[in-house]
Amino acid sequence: MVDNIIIIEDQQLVRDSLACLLNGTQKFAVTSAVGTVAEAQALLARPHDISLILCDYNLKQETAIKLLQEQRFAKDIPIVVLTSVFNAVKIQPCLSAGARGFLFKESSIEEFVKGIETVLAGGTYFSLPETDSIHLESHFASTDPDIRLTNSELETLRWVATGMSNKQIARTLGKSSETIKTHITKIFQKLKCSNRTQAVSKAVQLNLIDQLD
Amino acid sequence: MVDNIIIIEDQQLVRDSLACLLNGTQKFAVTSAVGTVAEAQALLARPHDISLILCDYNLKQETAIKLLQEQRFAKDIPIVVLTSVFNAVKIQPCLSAGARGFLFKESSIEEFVKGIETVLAGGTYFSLPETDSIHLESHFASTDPDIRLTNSELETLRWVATGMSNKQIARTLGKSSETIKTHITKIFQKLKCSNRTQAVSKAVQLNLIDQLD
DNA sequence: AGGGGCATCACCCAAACGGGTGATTTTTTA
DNA sequence: TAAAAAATCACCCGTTTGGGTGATGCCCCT
Repeated sequence: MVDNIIIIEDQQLVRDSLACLLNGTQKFAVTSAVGTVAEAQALLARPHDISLILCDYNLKQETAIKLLQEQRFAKDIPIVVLTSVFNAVKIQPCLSAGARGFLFKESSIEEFVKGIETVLAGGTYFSLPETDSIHLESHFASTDPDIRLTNSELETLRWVATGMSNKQIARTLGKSSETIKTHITKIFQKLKCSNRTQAVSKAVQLNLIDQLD
Repeated sequence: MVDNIIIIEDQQLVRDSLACLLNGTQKFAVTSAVGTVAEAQALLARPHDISLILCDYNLKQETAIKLLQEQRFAKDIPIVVLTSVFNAVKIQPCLSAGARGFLFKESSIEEFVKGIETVLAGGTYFSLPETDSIHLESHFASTDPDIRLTNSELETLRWVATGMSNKQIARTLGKSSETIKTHITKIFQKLKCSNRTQAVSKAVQLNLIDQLD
């Protein structure tokens, strides 16, 4: 009997491809592949025999952290987070939230399978690029655990990312430009930076705002 | 006899998964899956019977456009470009460079297979999200065909993206901050924008600078 | 030889930005 | 319900930006 896995990944093609790959190994069975955390939770709410959840870090409007936080208090199905690029800023919150594994899309099939097998066997698996592993501790040290922007701040930040001036943002949101300034000042403090370019850059990294498109 | 396809995609896991998926259809055979344009060209340089090239738009240090430009003057193997998100700014140059198809990672397997089959049959296939297809022409209209930044401009832009001020950039590059200003003004003109946040955003979209990490 | 693009720097000036301090009201949370 | 956090706006002030104009030297290409 093979273990059942579900995949959460927003890009359909990648999602189905990964399912194909995993099913092809004969070691696991991907029973479902969905695009959002909500869909996954709907599946988990019903009776099932899922042994592991493979979740992409960057989902459309959310991150794997959402799943981790909500799942932590439910059944203890191990969650493995999949991400495109190595980024300590992203990893740290996943660790705190209880991720059992961390895998990269850059990795080989062998490592991928090995990671999943290890977690299924009750262990943890964090694949790390060799080049960075040495400096990992310092990476984590410089990482702030949880950056919580309020709704207003997030809304403001999204407009800042479009390149609008405070005055323009104020007009579109129907608020005083002094209010916008206050929000931005707060954002700088939380993101530990001192100008809008840095703020947008950090926000993209942290997945606080959508892609720049 | 099925058609041979090669895949160019920088993320190994995605690359191999796609190969698995395509091979599973029984309609095509993925003979090779590589991570860089150079590797692909090495393959094409030797005798082969490749009928189609599937190339991810965003490669590590390059884009599919590089392949298109160099391949245009070689054998006429059709090239299908694969991209994560719909972005007219990215599509247009691919079209000019002779891409025979455009597919999205958001699409379904059915559309994916259909696209490849169409191109193999000698046609062209450009999958477009319905929502945007209406406004597509205006999208293209607002797109400038080739943005050529000089080395100094590109160098400056990369530093601007880090959030440094003109004075700081000037110091690190050993130049007057007036020179930096001149470069930035030129960048704004070429990128059709009027502040550094927009410039960085556009540059990331156009793949003029690396990811913000 | 001359024109064009590139890189470099300078000056002016208005607008925008970022930091500091402080205040009021509403909402959330303990 | 009382305290804390969030949202709103205001004023001051020095720094930075972005636009305009102009100048010099360099190198490439015709």
